[in-house]
Amino acid sequence: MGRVKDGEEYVELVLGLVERIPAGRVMTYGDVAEYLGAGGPRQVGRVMSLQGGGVPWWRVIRADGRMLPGHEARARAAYAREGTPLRGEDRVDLRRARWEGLLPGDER
DNA sequence: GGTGTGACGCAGG
DNA sequence: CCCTGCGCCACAC
Repeated sequence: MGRVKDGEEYVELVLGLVERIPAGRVMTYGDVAEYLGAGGPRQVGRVMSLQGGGVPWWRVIRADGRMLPGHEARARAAYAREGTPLRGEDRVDLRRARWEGLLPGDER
């Protein structure tokens, strides 16, 4: 009962949120877990690696802004297409692209 | 039940 | 920029 979202439910939670991240913005694994109030960065990363293929996975990155090793070409193309602010070649400018989720104030 | 692993995060050196 | 250690937690063996 009192469990905290088991497998399937958690996956739906994560994917559902990732789908809502606006184009041109990103969230870190930790942000997703924190916003969901369940699981942690590693759980989010696990879900993304296993079931993230159907959602804009490039909008979920590590806290250092680094894009996914091995998927840089895809990610870079998506960022260019969405106008995501980058910093250097393989990093997203979190200062500007980080999305905190739907907050009681506004985004940005 | 112990051990290893990982699309993590952060502090240190 | 690199690497190491530690905390974290679900999962495979």
